[in-house]
Amino acid sequence: MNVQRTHAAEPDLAAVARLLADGTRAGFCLALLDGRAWTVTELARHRGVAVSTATEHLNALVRGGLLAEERQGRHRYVRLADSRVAELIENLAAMAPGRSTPPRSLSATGRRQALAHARTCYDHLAGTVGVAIAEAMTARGLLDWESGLRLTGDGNAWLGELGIAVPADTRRSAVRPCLDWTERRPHLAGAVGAALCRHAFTSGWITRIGATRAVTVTAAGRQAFRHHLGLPDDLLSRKRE
Amino acid sequence: MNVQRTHAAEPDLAAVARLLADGTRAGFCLALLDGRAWTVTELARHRGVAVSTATEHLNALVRGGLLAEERQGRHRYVRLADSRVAELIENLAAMAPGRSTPPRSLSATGRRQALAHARTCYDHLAGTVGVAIAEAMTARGLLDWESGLRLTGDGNAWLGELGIAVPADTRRSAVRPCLDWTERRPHLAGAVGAALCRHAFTSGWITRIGATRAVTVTAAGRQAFRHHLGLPDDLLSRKRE
DNA sequence: GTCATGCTTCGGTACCTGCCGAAACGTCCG
DNA sequence: CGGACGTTTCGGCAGGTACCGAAGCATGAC
Repeated sequence: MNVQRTHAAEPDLAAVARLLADGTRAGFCLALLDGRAWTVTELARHRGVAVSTATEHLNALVRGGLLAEERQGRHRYVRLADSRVAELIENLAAMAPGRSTPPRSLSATGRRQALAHARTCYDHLAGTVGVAIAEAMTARGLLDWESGLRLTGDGNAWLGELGIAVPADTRRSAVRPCLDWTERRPHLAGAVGAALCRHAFTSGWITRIGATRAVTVTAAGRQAFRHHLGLPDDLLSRKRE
Repeated sequence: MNVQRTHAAEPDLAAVARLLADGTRAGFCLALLDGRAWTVTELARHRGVAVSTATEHLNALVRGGLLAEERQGRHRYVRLADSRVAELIENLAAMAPGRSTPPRSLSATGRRQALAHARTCYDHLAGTVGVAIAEAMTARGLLDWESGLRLTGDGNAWLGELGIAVPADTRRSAVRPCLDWTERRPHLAGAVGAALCRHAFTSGWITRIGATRAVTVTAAGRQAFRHHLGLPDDLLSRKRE
């Protein structure tokens, strides 16, 4: 009873969309774009809703296949199910109208600036820095945008020099453009984008700002990005105006 | 008043998703995936809702930027706004769970089979035939799936031999995989996929079945696909079991 | 054991939205 | 002009759902 009347041969598009059609659930997914696992309570506080409400939303998202969960003791960790879901959310966000309301509080402004400068996007780098990296790699002939994005032979060699191993995943494409919703220009996603981001963390080139998705480029990072990609220092350090 | 409370720096994902979260609106979009412009009344009948209801849904979709409209006299034609919207809908559909209910009526079965065999998907070819074309092109070295889909030099030459001109659109990638929701394997989208489909129509290789998205491969088409791609005849003509 | 913590379940309320039919508004045609 | 047709607007109804607080249930700490 009460089964949604659907045309036989068509996929149930609406069922998936309905999961993201609520502001709170969408906010959860955007938060989870940082690629980490969050607890129910963390997400509830993040959006300012009761924990019970968050539980119900997360149930729906897990049941719908968008989120994966992991239970540890009395904690329930949720994360995006896979990179396909992350891509879907990115695409949807890119389709949304620009900033809806200008930020009100000063702290919100600062938070916004930090995110716009450099942040993680699911498992790779985004923001001004992320876009700059992608463009520098293109300028140096490591990436080729001719008829679809592709890693060149030089690009492969470059990864090897840096000691970055890219796991061979047949399901996931090596390089993929991801539209930045602050820069409106693409940055580098895909297996290579993820490996590069992981390498930057483990090498101490970047560090997270608190528990947010925003990251800072360290002194070591500035040197590395200058040396390996020719990126200027002032672009990598956050401007204060 | 009643403005959705949204976090300052985040795009309004939910607003876009909400447009597709309704079965009727989603059905409209799936119908519009054939790339043609439909009238309000046609869409209303297609989904079995009152015309007034369809009007309201279409208003929302146009206001949200998913659909574009064109007024001609007392008719209002709507179509998908651009290929980015088509891609988004395809991705969402690919995420949806498989067939929900088995087809009931015989005519529905026939319609489903015809669609599964060969159909247009926005502006390119899908279904068994669409997938076969993509795979044959890969086998012949016209497409390269290594680290993202790419058109090879041979592929470019092949298009030239056929007299297919691909409009240079910097915003749209030349070749793009599009996951087929009947075959569960990718077929060829992007500017090349569209140009190839257009060429197939104008050369009389394929024709539409009535006013649906389903297409038939003509005798001329069978010969062309055999000659240019080595596709066997029996794969191109619809099986009747 | 007892207590704190994280999560879930369960009513109940308020709101939103999809739907329709009727009436009004255009445009085209005879 | 008048009638047909495609579309839009407007109440009003019905169903769905996001939200909360309170109570219950685990797990881990003491």
